[in-house]
Amino acid sequence: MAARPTFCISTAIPYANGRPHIGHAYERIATDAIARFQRLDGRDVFFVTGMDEHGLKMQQTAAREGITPQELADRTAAQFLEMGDALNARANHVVRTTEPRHYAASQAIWTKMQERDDIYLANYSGWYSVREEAYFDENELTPGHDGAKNSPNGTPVEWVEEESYFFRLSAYGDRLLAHYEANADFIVPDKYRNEIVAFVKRGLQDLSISRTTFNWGVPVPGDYKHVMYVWVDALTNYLTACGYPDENAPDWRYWPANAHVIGKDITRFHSIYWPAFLMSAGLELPKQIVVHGFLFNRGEKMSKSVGNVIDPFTLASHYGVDQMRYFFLREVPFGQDGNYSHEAIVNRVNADLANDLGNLAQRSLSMVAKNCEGRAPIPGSLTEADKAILDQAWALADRSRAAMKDYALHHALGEIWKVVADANRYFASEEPWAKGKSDPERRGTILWITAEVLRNVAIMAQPFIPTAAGKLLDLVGSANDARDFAHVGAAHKIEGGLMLPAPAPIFPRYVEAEEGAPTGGKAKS
RNA sequence: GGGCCGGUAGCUCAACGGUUAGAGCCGACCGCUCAUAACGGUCUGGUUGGGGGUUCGAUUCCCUCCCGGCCUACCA
Repeated sequence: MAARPTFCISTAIPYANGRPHIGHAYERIATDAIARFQRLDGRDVFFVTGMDEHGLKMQQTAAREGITPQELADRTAAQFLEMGDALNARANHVVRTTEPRHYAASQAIWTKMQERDDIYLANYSGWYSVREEAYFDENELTPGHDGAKNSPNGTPVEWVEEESYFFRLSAYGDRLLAHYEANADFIVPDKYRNEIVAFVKRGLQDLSISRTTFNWGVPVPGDYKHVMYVWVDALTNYLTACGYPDENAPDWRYWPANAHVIGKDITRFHSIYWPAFLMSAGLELPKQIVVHGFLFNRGEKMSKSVGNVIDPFTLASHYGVDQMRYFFLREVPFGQDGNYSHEAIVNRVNADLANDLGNLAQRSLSMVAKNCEGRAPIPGSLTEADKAILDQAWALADRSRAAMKDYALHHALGEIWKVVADANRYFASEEPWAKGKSDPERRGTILWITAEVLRNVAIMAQPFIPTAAGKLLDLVGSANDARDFAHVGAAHKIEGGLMLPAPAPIFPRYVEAEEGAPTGGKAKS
């Protein structure tokens, strides 16, 4: 069996402390779309996600709820699994950091780094705010009552000393900079690369990577009073997924990952710590860190106090899964922050999906059903206009690839919908409905061309709106094994005479309901 | 405070320093009737956040201020 090129892609692993929110959903949808795109483009795709289930906060939250940390982790993991299904964005592989195999992987990379003499034991000390659970630099502190010191946010701090293992991050600055230099697209988009380069150039401090103050974590090999502190544990999930430390594992061929898709807040951990750990352990680095922005509800960061927290499950069921996927991937330029609101979703979904694409399919295919005995017409000779729209549709694979190369998902969708818009113009100006008596053959040609354009559009839309695109492919008679990007183009055009199923609407129009607006907008009655 | 990024039409975004700053959506009008009241066409809409500067010419480069976001060593 000829080996297809592999493509390994991951989401960040959500902290198992809380329910899935819109940000998790967005990241999962985007990553799923990229994974599907690559799969349809012929790659052997490994789509990894996971759960970060360790740490003090897990212990605290569990204690507050009267359950064990493991029970909390199980509950949250089930919710995220459900989210994957609800978004039609299920990963191939889920790594939970409480799994024994993940302990093995984390301890293995730790040991490798230790053998490299990059880990040492020392005292971690500093000004610690119990309330904020964070350390602060001396020069950040502000004076408090009675000569005490406060954090920049005004909470009291105390001097704490704790034995901790450290990673020699300070030794990796030059090598990291050299890597960024040699791999210009290691961090995309560029603005995040700039940020990271500037940060590294200022000099790196060694990193505290263990704790003795709690025990809900991966034990440090050979010193079990320490547990690993966040990042060694969490980042290593990507290796665990590929079978590490067993480099003969079947999935090890997927490493190094092609893309770690992450939110902009954790860029540093993925583009500084993680490569440094991997260099230290003698492992290959991921090809790219792909950074996306944040989502805002009506311009406001979602927060419990503002009361604009939207449950992704609600969004998906209210607007539809494909509709939700389409909105976020089209409306938000990938890599930038984005906004969502009830009105924006309804506008976008009705205009692009129901009206432009859905209605084009419906009007053209129902003409085929009524006038052509339900068979794909046999095209006659082609006019310049015919050729122009066909060429556009057939070029979609290349154009989309170009956009996706830079993870510009919104541009890929823009290219596809540009063809949809032109197809509507084509259809309107050719007036097939007026040709019934005068020139039925010409009518057939127009309808065939429209169907063929729809076929290509649907193939390319699959990564983004998989269910609806699949339905559309059904309607244009596309065989199940003829739906990958290799089938975009003239070589696989619809055969004249092919029996087509009865057309049915693909996208319902969103009609305002009384209760409407789960995103906090006002429903019009 | 420091670092990075953003601010362009009501909304979401474009615009190697170079004609009159563009596109989609929304809105108004016209056309069409195959279609999910959908589609097509025309039009309205701008002190490019403010103020300085460089230049023959600035949305673009520089300075400064204002606003917003992320990071500043555990929330996408």
